[in-house]
Amino acid sequence: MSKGDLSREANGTEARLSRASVGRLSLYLRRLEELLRDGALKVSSSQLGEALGLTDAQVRKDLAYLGHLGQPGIGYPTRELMTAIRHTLGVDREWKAVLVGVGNLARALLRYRGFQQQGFRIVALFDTDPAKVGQQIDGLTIRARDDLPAVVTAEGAELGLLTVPAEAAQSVADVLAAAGIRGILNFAPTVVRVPAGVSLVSVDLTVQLEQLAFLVQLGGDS
Amino acid sequence: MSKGDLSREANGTEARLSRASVGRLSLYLRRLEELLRDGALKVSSSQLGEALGLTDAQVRKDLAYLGHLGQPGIGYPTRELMTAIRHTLGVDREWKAVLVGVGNLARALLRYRGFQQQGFRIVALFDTDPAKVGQQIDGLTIRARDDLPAVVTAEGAELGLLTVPAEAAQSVADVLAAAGIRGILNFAPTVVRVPAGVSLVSVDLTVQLEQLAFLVQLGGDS
DNA sequence: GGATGTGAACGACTTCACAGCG
DNA sequence: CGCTGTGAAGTCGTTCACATCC
Repeated sequence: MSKGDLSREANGTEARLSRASVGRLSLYLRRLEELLRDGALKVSSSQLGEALGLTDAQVRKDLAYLGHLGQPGIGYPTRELMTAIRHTLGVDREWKAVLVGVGNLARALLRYRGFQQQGFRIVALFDTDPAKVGQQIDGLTIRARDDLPAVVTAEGAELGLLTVPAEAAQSVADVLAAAGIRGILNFAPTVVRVPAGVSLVSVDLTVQLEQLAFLVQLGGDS
Repeated sequence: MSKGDLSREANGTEARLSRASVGRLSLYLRRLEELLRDGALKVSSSQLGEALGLTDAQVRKDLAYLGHLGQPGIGYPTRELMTAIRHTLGVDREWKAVLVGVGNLARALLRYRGFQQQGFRIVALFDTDPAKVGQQIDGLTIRARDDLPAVVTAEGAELGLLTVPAEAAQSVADVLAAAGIRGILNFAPTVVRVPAGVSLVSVDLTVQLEQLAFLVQLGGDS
């Protein structure tokens, strides 16, 4: 399997989703929720693309991956499309996550409603600071990091949210991987490596802010 | 100028930096800081790429944009390379930013040391909640959103950090743009549009988390 | 007519491979 | 000899354009 593409099945039908396409599926899903709220039972590729700044062709290419849901001359059935996207993204079920490193960012993630709404549930908090261990936040007790493997197993958590300082990120990632975690969302401003079989998505605020500085300096339109 | 590339100058020498390249420059810079701390006065493209999971060719292509800094047979001079990257990214000066929407995420950003270190300084806070207006955080008073245009002008702020709920994001972005802000870092989980002349970078946590769910569901290596 | 699905053209980004310089 | 800089090749993603179907 080559680097940037993600094949769907082992069978013959070649079907791929680039990282960028997956990101757009999330955006489509969100937009569809709005459109459905407005009573739109059918939706066209141009309607969907419009608000997101995408061409209709782009939208159709992305949605083609889901199968033949579109009806020529009509558009896509809103509900079915949402179901298909949810299934493809894997958000038609609950995901349990543990959160390591309880600072302000962690609190922000804990209180962020969007996560629960999409089926993500934080089931445990960890920190190394003895002053924090034992404290309660939103009904969860902060635990010592040594308890991590046992808790991950007991709770059946599959995802890890990494909000520790950069220096600690790699070692915590290693612990999470060893504990059987299958995906890590890393917020530490450092490159983290994970073993095969574990997925990684990084949100690097420093990089994003520098990106913005560059664009502004360029005098950019976007 | 086509969509995904950003030309350096109007003159003949074709020189471009994709968004991805700019992101990698940030990573190089960070890695170089480490290497310099370890006493490395020269650095090779393979050394730099190794820790970041990039090929040496990729690194050289990115660095070629900065000019001919590399010395065949030797590598790149660490300090000069850092200076050049900082200059290109626009982080060799101070950027003043205002922060709109004072929740937990805002607090996390305020306390994040990496920002100050890279020359980003938050000079004002805004919120609509009357209970919050007037409060002090880290020496800054939370102001009413109506004061935004005047404060942006008075302080000479160029960047806006947008940590408001999704429903409010677009209208606040409009206000920021009208106030003369030149770049917006948006954290609200919604697509925001900005006028030409204003740059936008978005950090959409929902999208990132769904990306992770997708990758894990795929049973992915990365 | 209106909108989809998709090969083909196009464009952007990455990797290869090697000439050339220190 | 090692490492850079860079054309050329290769790969990936987006846009175009149109046959197809409701």
